[in-house]
This record gives sequence, C-alpha cells and structure tokens, in this order.
Amino acid sequence: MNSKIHASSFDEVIDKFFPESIKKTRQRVDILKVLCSASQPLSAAEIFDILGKSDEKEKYAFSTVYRNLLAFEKAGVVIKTVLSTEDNAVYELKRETHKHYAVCLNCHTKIPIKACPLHDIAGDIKESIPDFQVTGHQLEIYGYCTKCRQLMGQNS
Amino acid sequence: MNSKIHASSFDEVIDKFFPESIKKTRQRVDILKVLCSASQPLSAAEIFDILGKSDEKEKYAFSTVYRNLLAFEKAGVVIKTVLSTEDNAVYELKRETHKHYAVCLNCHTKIPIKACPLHDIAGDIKESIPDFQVTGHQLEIYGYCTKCRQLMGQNS
DNA sequence: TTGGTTGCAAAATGTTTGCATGACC
DNA sequence: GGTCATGCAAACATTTTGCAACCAA
Repeated sequence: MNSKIHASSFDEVIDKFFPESIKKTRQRVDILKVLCSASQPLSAAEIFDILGKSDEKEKYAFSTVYRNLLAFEKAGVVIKTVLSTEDNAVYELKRETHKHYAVCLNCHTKIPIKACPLHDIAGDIKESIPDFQVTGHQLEIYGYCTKCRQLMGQNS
Repeated sequence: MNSKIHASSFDEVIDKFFPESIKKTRQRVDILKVLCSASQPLSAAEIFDILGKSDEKEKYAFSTVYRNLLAFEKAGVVIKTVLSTEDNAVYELKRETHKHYAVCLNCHTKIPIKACPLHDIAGDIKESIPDFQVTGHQLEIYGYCTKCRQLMGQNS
C-alpha cells in the first residue's frame, strides 16, 4: 500500500490550491497534498507522521511543517483551529464551502456538519453588540459518535 | 461577622458556587472569587496575576491554580475553553445561562452574546449525523470591537 | 547567483507531575 | 496521625526561532 499519490488530476487540485505568492517546494507540495486528501482537520504532528510514512527516503523537519502551515494560513489557503477538546491546533484546507465539525469526545473523530449558525444568529449579534465587525466564526459540536456509543453501551 | 473577613453578599455567591465535593482552602476560594468577579473568561496566567496583585502577603503557586481549575472543572463549576485566536486555555464560571463570546482579534476582549445557535441548527445536525449524541457545543465569533475599529481607522 | 527554504538543535510557551512540607479534621 | 492541598522545581508537549547548508527561480 504505497500512499504516495501519483494521480495527475490530483496534482491539478494541488495546483489550484497552491498559492502563487509562495515558492513551490517539495515539502510544501507534500503538506498540501496531505491536507488535500484528509477527510478531517489534522494536527501538525499528524501531518508530520503522514509525511514520514508516505516516503521513507524523503525527510521533513517538524519546524518545516509548522512554518509552512503558517505560510499557507497567511496565504489564505489553510485554516488553523484550536478545538476545546484537544490541546493542540488542527489545520485544514480552506475550501469554498466552509465546514463545522461534530467532535467525538471519545475517539476524537471530526464529522463535518452542513449547517452554519452564523446566518441564524447574525441578527442577535447585531442587536447585542451593534458596533462589532464580524470577520469570522467557529462552531464545534461535542458528543459521542455512533461507534463509540455502541462500544460504551449506549447509555441515554 | 466581625472577623477579619468581611462577610458580604459576595461571599454568599462564592458559597453558592463552591462545590461540596472538594475541600475549601484559601487558594481555592480566592481562585473562585477571581472567576466570580471576572467579566470575561480568564487564562490561568491572568488568574495567577490577579491573585498575586490582590494580596502581597499571600502566595500562590502556578500549579495550584492549574490543579484547582481542573478540580473546579471536574466538579462542574468551571468551564475550560480554548479559543482559536489564542494559544492558551481560558476559564470561566459555569453559570445558569451559558454564554458565547465575540472575540476582538485586536485587543482580545471577549464580549458575551446572548444568542445560542444550537437551537437553530439542532435539526440540521440530526439530519447530517443522526446517530451522534450531542453533549455540548462551543461558538466563537471573531472580529473587531468598536474601540479597535476606531483606533485602526475603521476600514470597511 | 541569490534570497528564500530547509533541517537541526535549542529556546520558548503553556501545562502537568513528583515530592517534601504544611494545613486541617 | 492520616489525609489531602500546597509550593517548588523539574518534566512535558507543542510550537517557535537561530543559524548554517541547501535549493529553486
């Protein structure tokens, strides 16, 4: 099971996401590939691990991962989030439709939710703090996923 | 009543919040007092600083603050949150009506919002992930407060 | 060629833990 | 006296930074 990705259509997707403002290096492309194929936000450590497993010959430094995640964030293609359930940051690609996640408190799986609350509460915010200029928001839902509820004997 | 500690309605409030399950010590009462009089969530460092300033004679260790915040959290009287804009945790008293905050990206002031989005999106969650058992949620709104917008020359 | 990028190691930050001392029932 | 909380320091995990070597434009 070679996890290195060769599909050319995939490379096109990478090209689409890769910011023109920064230089294209092997490490940066690989980090973006990992984020691109991830189904949920990943921590720097998880990205580092995936990079390490994907190709034994290549080397990646932890600091490179951090530095480039920051570079991608500045360039506007990556979003950094700190979930309250975990004490480290997670990173994901900034796609057209932004997502919120339901986080399982047991297995830490992050399940995307379609709904976005900002539309619903925009009026309330305007009313509470009329002069506040909203630039972004974050919502997390906590609980237990199906699998963990079954394992735990589904109380309630 | 005539002891060196002035009995007041404030102390009664502390009593109300102080969990029966844990022993009442000077440090714990003081930490709870700080949280009780705070208008916004505080970091462990901020609590530590306030404790240090409040009484020169008394000593508090950083670890005591952390340990007791954890104890309060376990006892259910304090909520720990990690905001995405900051890299440290903040703590607040768990009051009857839970709050969400609008966080200023410039001065980091946390302004409470009345609205809670969970009611609005509960249906969407049930639809997206029907078997997920929701136990909690967190919402943050980011942006710029009135004061900072004025200082920055309010572009847009 | 040359400035930006990397890997490495060391530092910085926020938080937790081990242990002896100390407070309280 | 025994239990539990504290203060201190040291450990820890995550993230950041300094610097020489390296690589892509």
